[in-house]
Amino acid sequence: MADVIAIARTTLHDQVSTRLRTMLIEGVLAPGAKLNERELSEQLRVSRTPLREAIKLLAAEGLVDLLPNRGAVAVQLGEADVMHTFEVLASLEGQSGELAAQRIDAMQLAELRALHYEMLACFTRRDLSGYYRLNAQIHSAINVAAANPVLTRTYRAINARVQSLRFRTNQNEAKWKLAVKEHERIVDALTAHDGAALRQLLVQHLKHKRDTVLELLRAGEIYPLAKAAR
Amino acid sequence: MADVIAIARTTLHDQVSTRLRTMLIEGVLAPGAKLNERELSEQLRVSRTPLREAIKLLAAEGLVDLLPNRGAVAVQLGEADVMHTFEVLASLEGQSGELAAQRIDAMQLAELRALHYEMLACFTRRDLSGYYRLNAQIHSAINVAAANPVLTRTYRAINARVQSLRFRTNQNEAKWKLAVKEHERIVDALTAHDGAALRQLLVQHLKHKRDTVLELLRAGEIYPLAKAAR
DNA sequence: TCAGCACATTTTGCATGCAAAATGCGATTC
DNA sequence: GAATCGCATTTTGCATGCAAAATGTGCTGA
Repeated sequence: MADVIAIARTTLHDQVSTRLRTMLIEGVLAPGAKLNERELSEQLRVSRTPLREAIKLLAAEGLVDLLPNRGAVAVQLGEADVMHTFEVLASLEGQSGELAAQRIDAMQLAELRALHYEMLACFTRRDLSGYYRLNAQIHSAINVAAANPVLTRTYRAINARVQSLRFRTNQNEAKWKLAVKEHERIVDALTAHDGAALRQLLVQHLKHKRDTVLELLRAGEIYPLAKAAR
Repeated sequence: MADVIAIARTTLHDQVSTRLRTMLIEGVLAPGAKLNERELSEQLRVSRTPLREAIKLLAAEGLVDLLPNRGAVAVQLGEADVMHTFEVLASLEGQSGELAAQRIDAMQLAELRALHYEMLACFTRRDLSGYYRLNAQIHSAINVAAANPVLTRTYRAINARVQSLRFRTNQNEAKWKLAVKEHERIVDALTAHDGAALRQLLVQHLKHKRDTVLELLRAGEIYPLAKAAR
């Protein structure tokens, strides 16, 4: 009765939204940029209908702003937006950690440790892109261990909004070291199944990330212009 | 430069999504029901294009499931889904309360007190619908006091998913009394600007609501059939 | 009687067309 | 020379049309 393998049959607007999402996160569509329907539909080789449906989806996720009769614009977060977003992220990630500490099983924990060591390897080699990849995997693994799909989905959606900013932050050595040390403690807390501690650690971890992003934002290294009409 | 009053010019797909959302929440579109495009477009007097755009929006909010080539279906939450959703809601509302306790000002507090008394009036009169309305207003006011639009938006979106269930729960007298008592404490915590206490209270408050919903769900009073293929 | 299959109908998904709003541009006026 | 108005172009929003997938139905055969 249960479908053995869900056939990877996908709709066009779904592909388009995925594609657009990565374009937004990677900054191909820069914050503040207008999403011209005709241009994008030609570029992605689809008609405007599925494109528009995809844009509506991204609007619901908060990745683009919809201006009535004037189309969609890639969101450009101001300082306040960043603060607010990280506040929510911290709450969600804290919850995720607390649940994960309670619910993680031995195998998941082992896998997480393995990822952690791989990350240490990247750190030792100063392989930043590998580090980022593993970092994301670890946080994703924690989310999975929390065993709450609604939480995971929500976190992913909110996280996407600041991902485009994080994407541009190049850690300095001191911050990087601190982050690694924090990860160390995170793994310890998970091992001890200490939910409260893990929550605290993750919240702190995110606070640091937030500060990094804010610094760059204030330094104008992310957007040329500080703010857009909202 | 700043637009004095944003003209209430609205797009069709926006109106449609709002309309559909209330239909879903109020159960006019029952959980598990198929959303027939032709039928709905005729009913709402719009063409299928804005309707489909609206449906995509609701899908992103998690109010409907999208089945490729088979249209959209109003979500039908199982026990696990309800648990997961309330877990996230509790986290968000807790955060909201903690922030609100820190950030609420005298005027907002006064207004909240007023709403609370109005709610007591409804309780005394056993005016359930008025009670619900004020209850929602109070929780909304807390959200506003938290002064984090991202949090508010996220909470609203997640809350909508279980709203259709709550809509059907008729409190029994004992539960109702308990809820009123909890509200009393909530107002106290806000007055004392005690964030930790408020967080705890709101989380507890939601746990009770969750249990109420789960009871009804288990009793089969919400859906005739317990589960649908997901 | 019931399973299985072919065919008709319905329904979704996408493309295109058309009207209204927005934007850009140049001419005109002061 | 600068600002403003009017017109042409572009762009968005919505409706409609068409093809493919899904669904329903009746028929055939055991």
